[in-house]
This record gives sequence, C-alpha cells and structure tokens, in this order.
Amino acid sequence: MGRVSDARERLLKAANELTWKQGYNAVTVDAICEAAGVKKGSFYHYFESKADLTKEALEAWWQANSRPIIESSFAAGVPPLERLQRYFDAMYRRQVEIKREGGTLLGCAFFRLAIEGEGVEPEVREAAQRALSRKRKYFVQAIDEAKQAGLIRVDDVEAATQAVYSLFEGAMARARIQDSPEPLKGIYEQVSRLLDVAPEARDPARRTA
Amino acid sequence: MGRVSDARERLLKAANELTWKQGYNAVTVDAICEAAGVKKGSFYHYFESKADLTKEALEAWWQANSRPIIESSFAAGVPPLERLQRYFDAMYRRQVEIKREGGTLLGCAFFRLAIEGEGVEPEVREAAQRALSRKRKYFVQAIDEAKQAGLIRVDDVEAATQAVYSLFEGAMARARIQDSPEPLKGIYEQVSRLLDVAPEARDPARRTA
DNA sequence: CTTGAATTTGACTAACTAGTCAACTATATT
DNA sequence: AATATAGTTGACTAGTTAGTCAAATTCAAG
Repeated sequence: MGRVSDARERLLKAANELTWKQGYNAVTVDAICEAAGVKKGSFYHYFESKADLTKEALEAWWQANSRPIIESSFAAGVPPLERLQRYFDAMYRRQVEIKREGGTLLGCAFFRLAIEGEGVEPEVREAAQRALSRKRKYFVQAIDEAKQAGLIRVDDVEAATQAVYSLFEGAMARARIQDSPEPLKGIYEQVSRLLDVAPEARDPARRTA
Repeated sequence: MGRVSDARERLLKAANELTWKQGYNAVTVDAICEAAGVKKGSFYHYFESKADLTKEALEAWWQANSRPIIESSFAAGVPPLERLQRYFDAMYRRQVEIKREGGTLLGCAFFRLAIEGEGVEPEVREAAQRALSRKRKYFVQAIDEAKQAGLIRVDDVEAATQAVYSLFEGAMARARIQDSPEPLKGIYEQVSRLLDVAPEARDPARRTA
C-alpha cells in the first residue's frame, strides 16, 4: 500500500557520485538532496544520517557496479593470469571513460574513502574497507591458482600478491591525483615481472601454444 | 620591533598533525587554534585563510621533515639501488614509530591530501602534488643511475619507475587504510623484481664484492 | 471509492562554520 | 623611558550545517 518512489535509489546514486568526486566531508546533505531532486525531509525518511546513506551507497555501488566488472574479468573459466590482465584492462578503459564523461578521473571509490581515516564515521570507513578486502580476494585467488598451475615462479606468493595489489591500487590512486590514466598503462607487464611469470605463459591473451 | 612569538610555527604544526590524521575538510580552524593554543584572531593575523595555512603547512612539513629523511636515504655517495632500499627501510620504521606515538598509522601526508580531489582548494592540492612530484624525482634519478651502471636489466626504465613509485605509494596508502605497517614489509625485494636487478647487485646492503 | 500506509514538503532549530575587527598588550629598538 | 610595531584577544557576523517535524499529498489495495 501507499505510493511508490525511486527517491531512495536517486539518493544513493547522487551520494556516490558526489562523494567519489569530492570526498565525504566536502559533500553536504543539501548537495546530495539537490543532485537527487529530493527534499531534505524525504532524505531523512529514507536514511538515518549522512553516514548511514554513505554506508549504504558504498554497498549498493559495489553490488551494482564494482562486483559485475570484477566478476566478469575474474570469471571462473578464464586462466588465472589472464584474469588479472583483463581486469587491469577493464579498469584502464573504465577510468578513461569516467574522465571523458565527468571531466575528472576518479580512481577507486572505496580506496578514496577508506584513506580518509579519522574524520569519517567508523561505519563508513568499514564499509569502504570491506569492499576493498572483497576486491583483494580476487587477486589472491587468481595468483594462488597461477602458482598451483606453475604459471609463475615466485617463491613468496603472499608477499608478491601484496605487491601486485599495492601496485594496482597505487596506480589507480596516482591516476586520480594526476587526473590522467597514464599510471595505469601497462600494469600487467609490471605485474608479470613481480610474479616472475614463466616465459611460455607471458601475454596470455596472445599465447597460441 | 614589537613582540616575538612562535604562534605561527605552532599553527603550522597543529594544522599538519590534524590534517594528516583527519583530512582537510574534517579539520576546523577552531580545532587547529585550540591544538596550537592560539586564539582565532591571532590565526588570521598570520594566515589569510585555512587553505593558506594548509598550503604553507605542507611546504613547511616537506622542508623540515620529508626532505631531510629522503635526502639522507638518497645521499649522493650511496649506490643507487641501496638508496631505494634505505628509503623503504626508513619509511617502514617511521610509520611504525608514528603509529606507536600517535596511535594511528598515517602514511604519506601529501598523498593523503592530494587524493582528496575536488572539495579541496586547488592551491592546497597543488602544494601536495608538488611535494609528491619532488619525491618522485629521487626515484627517477636513482633508477636511471642504476640502469646506467648496469645494475638493472629492465628495458622500459620509465614504465618500471612508474611501477616502483606506484607500488611504494600504494603500499603506504594501504598501510594507512589497514592501520598496519604490513604492506610496507619487504618492498625492496618486490622492487628488485620490477627492476630486474642483476643477481650480483642484489641485496646491496649485504654485498661484499 | 474509500482507506491507510508510504511518501513528500517546507519551514524550523541548534550547533557549527570561516572569517572580521577594534581595542588591548607586550616588547625590541631608539 | 618613550614609542612604534608586532602580537593578542574575545566578541561579533553571516552563512552553512545536519537533522526534526507536523501537516499535506499520493496512490495501491480492498
């Protein structure tokens, strides 16, 4: 019973866009409401607080955007190293598109928020960290499988995985800082050195044997 | 003539500490004044605005803290690869100490600020970016020298340097996010794989020949 | 068509925000 | 000791902030 509305979804979307661009503390509830075309009274009908909205917006963003992209790159049938390559490629293209559409390259929304540290409600930070940790698991699994399949020769797999993930997130963050996709170029080549990819497994997209 | 005061220095110091921990927008002028033991009227005697203070605080921090540390690691007499090793080591120890002293691991103050993007005055962001770019130059030079000295075998030096720097900043940022120095462990080993360090030049600190 | 729950609205508060200012105080220099 | 100058103070403004609320509106379901 009662009327129906997509105001909640519009608020989640607006919150994400603004927070991704400007940061948690720079974004006001009023600005989110205006961007969503929703009055403040309605805002508090749907969400308890700004922190509550942001937390839910992050989770919704993960489910609706990040997860589909990452899962299509890290699909089960794809060979482990090619998963990484696909993902780096997808992220490069995505960031270029974000910049083309919105004028600014934004990097990773979760990393952006998680790094804010104190000065952001713990519940929000935790939501961002949760998403990052889910993302990292895809890296860990792919690299583990690559090791088991003998595609990489690295000894300390855990340390190498840490490095691969740091390199990727670092490049994404630097791309944002420089407002340019440049740091994201050719990541897979660098990663293949970190993992000591066996020569016969190099450049999996082009391999024939 | 007139009286003397260290209020300006106290303000710079307080601004840096608070902004590093909480971020630019989460920190208020009132909070900075209170931490510095300075009344608001005095604040505006020394600085035009919050952005002005932050900008100057970043520059002062670079000159008084970051630069000395980086220059002692990247000293001219030190072999290029050992410079990197020294720097990673110094940063690891420093972050551990910051966490011990302040309860939270803070990572890189400039990276933290530069990543905020819109929602921070351009002058402030530019000051942070300037510091990051100065830092990066030490990496570039060391790696160039290593290449010229035949210590590394990597072909695309520029791409490798980008990766080394992304890996380092990514690890620092992740250390902050996780509030743990874990991602900073053993970075040099990973870097030496990125650079394809010649076996005879590995682990420069321990080399005898 | 009635009902009643879901949704919308705009005016409201109380706290906080950056920044201003004129009067006041201390002191280095002469 | 005089005095100009640098530094200090606290009360002030005007705008913004997150969050509240009671009344009005809409519409799905009976």
